Formats: sequence, structure tokens, C-alpha cells
Amino acid sequence: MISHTEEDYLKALFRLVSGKQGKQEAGTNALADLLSLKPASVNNMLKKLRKKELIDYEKYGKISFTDKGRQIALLVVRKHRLWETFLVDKLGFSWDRVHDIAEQLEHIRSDELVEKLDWFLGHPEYDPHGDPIPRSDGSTPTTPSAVLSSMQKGDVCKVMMVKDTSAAFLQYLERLSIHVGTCVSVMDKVSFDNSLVIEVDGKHHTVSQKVADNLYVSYC
Amino acid sequence: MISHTEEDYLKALFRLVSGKQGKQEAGTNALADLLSLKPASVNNMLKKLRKKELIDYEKYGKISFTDKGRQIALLVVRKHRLWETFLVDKLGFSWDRVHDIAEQLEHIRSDELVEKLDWFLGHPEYDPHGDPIPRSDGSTPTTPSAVLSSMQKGDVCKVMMVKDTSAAFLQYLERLSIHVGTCVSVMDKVSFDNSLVIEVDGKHHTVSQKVADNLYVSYC
DNA sequence: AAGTATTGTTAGATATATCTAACTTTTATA
DNA sequence: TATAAAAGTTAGATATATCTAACAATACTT
Ligand SMILES: [Mn+2]
Ligand SMILES: [Mn+2]
Ligand SMILES: [Mn+2]
Ligand SMILES: [Mn+2]
Repeated sequence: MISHTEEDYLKALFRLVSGKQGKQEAGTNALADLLSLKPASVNNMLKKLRKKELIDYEKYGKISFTDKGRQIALLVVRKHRLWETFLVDKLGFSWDRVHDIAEQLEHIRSDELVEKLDWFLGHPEYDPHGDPIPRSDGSTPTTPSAVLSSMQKGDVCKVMMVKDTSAAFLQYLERLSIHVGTCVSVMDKVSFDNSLVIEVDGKHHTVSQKVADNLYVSYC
Repeated sequence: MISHTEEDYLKALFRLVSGKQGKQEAGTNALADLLSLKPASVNNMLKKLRKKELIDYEKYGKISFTDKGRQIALLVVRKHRLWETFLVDKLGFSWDRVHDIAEQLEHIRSDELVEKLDWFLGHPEYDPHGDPIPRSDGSTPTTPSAVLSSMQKGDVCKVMMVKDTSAAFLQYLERLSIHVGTCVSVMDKVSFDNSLVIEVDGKHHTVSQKVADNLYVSYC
């Protein structure tokens, strides 16, 4: 049996090791940071997860998943993103309010529930923030690789995914009428600080490079 | 902050003290039985709940709610029954599969979620087993008082609520096509053991007194 | 290569929630 | 009313999950 806490550790490890940079392993401190816990607590849990054969790890070494561990992490992520989709699509939640609730719902144990929820939502591929929802077979829909900050003056693109899903950033995007699926035209690029002048819904806005780095897009 | 465990204790206490017999208090052993725990564990928790002012209780005395405690118990029951309604009405679960899942979902913390779920379900008054769903103001819809076993030969009534909601009993009712809302005619009553011959959907069945005791009905 | 900074580990404390075994109080009954 | 049964309590053990403070290993920098 895997506890809520253990699931949260595996999910955090998943976030660290599934980074685009190809890293397949992570360290104690990084995990502690992500979970807002102390390294001592993480170290303690790592021993438990190793004993349960959910991670590979040896003293002073790096941490990586076993197949069993990765499978559990994927299921927790799948549940998290399905619930977020439910909260936004069915219950009418705003996309910046769903994370904390999904953080709880992701731990509900019932295979039947997950599959019925998936059906009820129409087998969605992406959650409200554009993140891919892992499928029950363990595969994952493709994710866009281009960020808005790499676009040039004159480019027109569609927002596909939001990288930073903090409530603050999501609320900021809300004010700019930017959602997943929104069309954005790059009107100008300021070479001094790489900020962009963009057009959304006929309105012009200036966004910093940091903002543009956090918006994945595809050409359209 | 109230833990999942504390919520389960309060919900169990609610079941004991809201019995129709007018008992407003319960004992350590009864609570232990209901929760499948040992009296020592319950005693331990009672001290915590008292310190948090959720129950009134003194050594060797009986246990009853404070207003604060009753309010929390009612909210947990409300959430449990709303989630059961969601599982059956929206996800297509069978009514004998929802209890264990709702047992988990009832602990999800979010006032906004409860109210939006209630709206999404159309403000239901009764759950799939006919149990009343406490309202957000603390009031509770009325419940039927007559049981099928009190009906006489020739009576026609409608099933309003199922008392024993164990999977075994619910599956038995399923085989007889008996649900909440089903019309039942009493064709005969065997005075020897009080078993009943009933007609449901044009079919005749014989049910024991024990079964009939567990079906709340109203005349129709 | 030496010294320093970063990263990771251990020991021991605290909090929650459970148990068993022994004990005490209250209630029922002979 | 004395005794037995039932109900309730306590002490001490175990398991989980966290922390702080002290320590150890590895990596970085000059
Ligand atoms: Mn979580
Ligand atoms: Mn998301
Ligand atoms: Mn529960
Ligand atoms: Mn129910």
C-alpha cells in the first residue's frame, strides 16, 4: 500500500526527472525544495521508497524511478490532471483555483473511478493548463516545444501550454485574456530586454521575457 | 485543522447519536465497534476531540456533540452523500460501489468545491440510497418513517430509502429491480415469519422480514 | 591539490494514530 | 447487596512522517 505522502514524493520526483533536459535522476535537496520539506525528511523517505522498490538510489547517489515507481507516479499525474479538467470543464472553476483541490483528489484510490472520470470528460488529452494527461497504458500525448519568447516579429501562434501554473501567473494571463488555445500575434520584439509586444483579441500588450518563457506555443 | 481520522470519528458519532430513538449520546465501545477500532484507540481520540471542543465528554461518561462538532459532522455527511450522488448520477456507478469511494472523497477540503458540486448535481435532496443530504445551512430534508415490513396485504408503496447500505444488500435489491423510487405492491403477508410476497415491475418475489425492515417506504 | 561550498546523512526529538495487556469504574444479576 | 459482566481507562509499544542540529561526503574554485 502506498500512502498519500509517498505518492507526493513520487510525483515530485517525476517532475524533476521528466524535465526536457533529459535528466533521468534527481537529488535529495532538489526534492526537499520542491516539496517544501527538509533534506533529512526526504532522506528518510528515500529509504522507504527504495525498500518498496519504487526508486533506485544508493547513499550519496542520485535518485531514479524503478518501472513500478514510474508507473505509480504516472497514475498520480493522470489523476491530478483529469480532476483539474473536471473542476474547470464541469464545475466551472477558474484555472487558477484547481491545483490545490486536485492535489487532494489525485490520491483517491479507485481504478474504476479514474476510468469512468476519463470517460465522463470525453478522454481529454490535455488539462486546463495544457499539460498532457498520461494515458492508462502509460503513454503521454505530445507536448509543444516552442516557447513564445522564441517567436519573431510577425509570427502568429497559438498558446498550447502554460509552464508556471502558479495562481499568480494564471491570474495575470486571465487579465490578458490568454488561455490555452488563444491566438497570439507578435507585433514587436524589444531587443534590449527581449520583451514582446503581442496582440490578443485585438488588444496590444507588452509582456516580459519571463512571461514569454512560460508560454508554450505552436505556429498557426 | 481537523484530520481525516477525526472527521471519521465525528461521522461515526453522528451515526450513533442521530438514531431515530432520540439518543443524543454514545459510548466508547459503540464507537470502537462502528469504526472497527479498539476502545483504547477511541478513548485516546476522545480526549483530543474534547480538547478541540468538538465533543462533550468526561471520564466514564457519555459522548455528545458540541455545536462546532455537529456542524463538522454534518458537513462530512453532506460531502459523502453529494459525492455518492455524483458517482451514480454522473459517472454511472452502481449504487453498491460508491460507498468506499465516497468514504475517501468526503474528506476533500474546499468549501467552493462542495457548493459547486451541489450546483452541478442540481441541489439533490437525497443520495442514491435515499439518505437525506444535509443542506449547507445545517438543516436536513425529511425522511420517511414507515418501513415495508409495516405494510399490509394490498398496500401499494414507493421505496424511499434503504437502511442497510452494505454492498451485499444493495446487490440483492438490484436483482429484485428495487431502487429508490420503485413501486412495490404487497400481495401477501405470511404471519408465521412476517415475510412478504411483493410485486415489483410485474414480477412476484418473497422477501424476509429482515429485508422488509430495511426498506423505508411511503404510501402512493 | 587544498580549501570551501554544496549536497547528503545520521541521531534524536516531536506529533499522530494505532495496538495489547492490565487495570478501574459502572451496570446488571443472582 | 455481593458478585460477575460490561464498559471504559491507562501505560507502554509500534508505525509513520516530520523536524533540528551535528556530521560526512562530494563537487567546485582558486
Ligand atoms: Mn497531493
Ligand atoms: Mn495542471
Ligand atoms: Mn472517511
Ligand atoms: Mn449513501
